[in-house]
Amino acid sequence: MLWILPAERPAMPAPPANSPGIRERETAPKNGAERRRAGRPAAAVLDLAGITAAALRLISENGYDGLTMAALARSLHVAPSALYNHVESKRDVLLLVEDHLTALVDVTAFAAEPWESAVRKWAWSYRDVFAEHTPLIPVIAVLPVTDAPRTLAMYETVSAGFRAAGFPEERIVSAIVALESFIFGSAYDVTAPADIFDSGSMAESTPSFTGAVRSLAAQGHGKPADVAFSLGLEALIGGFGALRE
Amino acid sequence: MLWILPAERPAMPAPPANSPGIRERETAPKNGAERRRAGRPAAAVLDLAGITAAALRLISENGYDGLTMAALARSLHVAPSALYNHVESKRDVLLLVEDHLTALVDVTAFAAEPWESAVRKWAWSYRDVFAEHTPLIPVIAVLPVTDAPRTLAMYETVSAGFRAAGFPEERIVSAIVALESFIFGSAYDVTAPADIFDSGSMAESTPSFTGAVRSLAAQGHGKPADVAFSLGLEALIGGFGALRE
DNA sequence: CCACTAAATGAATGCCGTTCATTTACGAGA
DNA sequence: TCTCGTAAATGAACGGCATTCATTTAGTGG
Repeated sequence: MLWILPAERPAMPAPPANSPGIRERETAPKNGAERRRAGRPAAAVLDLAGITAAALRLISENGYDGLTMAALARSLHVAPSALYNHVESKRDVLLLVEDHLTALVDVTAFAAEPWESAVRKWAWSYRDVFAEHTPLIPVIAVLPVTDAPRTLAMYETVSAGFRAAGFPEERIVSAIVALESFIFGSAYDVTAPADIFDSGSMAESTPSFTGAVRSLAAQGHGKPADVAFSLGLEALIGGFGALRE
Repeated sequence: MLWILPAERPAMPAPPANSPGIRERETAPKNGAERRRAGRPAAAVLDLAGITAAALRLISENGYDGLTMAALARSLHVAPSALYNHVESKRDVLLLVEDHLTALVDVTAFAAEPWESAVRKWAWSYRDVFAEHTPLIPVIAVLPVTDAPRTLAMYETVSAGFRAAGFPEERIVSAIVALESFIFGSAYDVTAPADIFDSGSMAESTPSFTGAVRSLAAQGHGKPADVAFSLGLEALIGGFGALRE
């Protein structure tokens, strides 16, 4: 199981490869790649914050295909099995990343703006964050909130905003879930190739759809994914707004 | 040793190739599981329809974890490499499955019912089909329609329905995309565990959210995923309906 | 009749996540 | 101060995965 992050433990950032002076290595391998010998090191090399940061760096460099336990270990100058002293499985690493990313979602508007614009800002921010991290979506979808304290914190802020806006209590969760579902699906949509709707050789047998695609392209303000997201989001905001008392 | 080969071998693990049993085969080749010798068989063993059917059977029995190229080959009584004469990669297998499933989505209402109820039926059907197949969603999201003729056919029917209902042409694709995004996200939601919103020990620090969860549970009509889907879908239908001319 | 291609086998590849025995260091209790 | 339990590292596995390749065999067009 994933251990909840301790409040930023002193963190001892990666100890400089060779601590100055105190003890010189006898066989001092002066080349950059000093090999650590087996056994517990004097100062811990790994912690959850470091693992999370390294995972995020790998993902930004090579995408989620680049995030393997071996690559993660290599980037931390550690044997792969060492990771398992801090994490139970690769899924735990994904959870760490997810927790980090959720904290990037902007919920500040709920404290300062009317409900409609607060929801709008939150939703766009949420979509933008996870459009870059769609492989996490299947993980989030099945993730009990207990395991994700920062996600839970986001829900608290959002649901408080809904409540303050006069939303009937028994519909708050459903409305948030519906919005989230739309956001996750739309995040995938952002990653779709530009020509996804090119019906190619079948254009003649699909006149209605092909015409609609061409008409959208002709209008063509903004990326199609953004236009669709805006259209759906405004419909949801409008529909949900009517539920307020 | 008693050695009975199951005629159709349901889920029984195959005997290891190096077991002594293999030697006995020479003296007893008469039972059902005849081993095919190398080289092209007189009649082709594999085709795309058979591969698709076998993949669907594996998925229904063991989920998507059970769908491996090795398992697929085994269920078709074929060596794994034989599959690659018909399919370029495992992704192709998933595409075959996706194409098959899309044909199961019910679009008939667009021919017979008013726009609102047609969209409603289509959306529920679409969600239900893919709720059982969420691992396909990342594949669909990036899939050019050219590669999925039946998906394209579905789009044609749906867009024709929107057009006939008076939808402005340049918004048809965006509306469908928005609905689809909501549907895919909601399909994930169906698979979530029942206690996903149990905030556990953090309940006291999240009063608004915890209260909303409890209130939903108290009302408790139908599954939460269905309630949220209905709420969002009706909002989208209402909002989009206003666009009609 | 022969060359070519299609469709099978079977062996091998490299990568993946994960496990396990082992080594070493730290810290608490006797 | 010794000692013992626990934490954190190494390094060598393991089985499973998708995929590739050489090989064998059967049908087909020229």
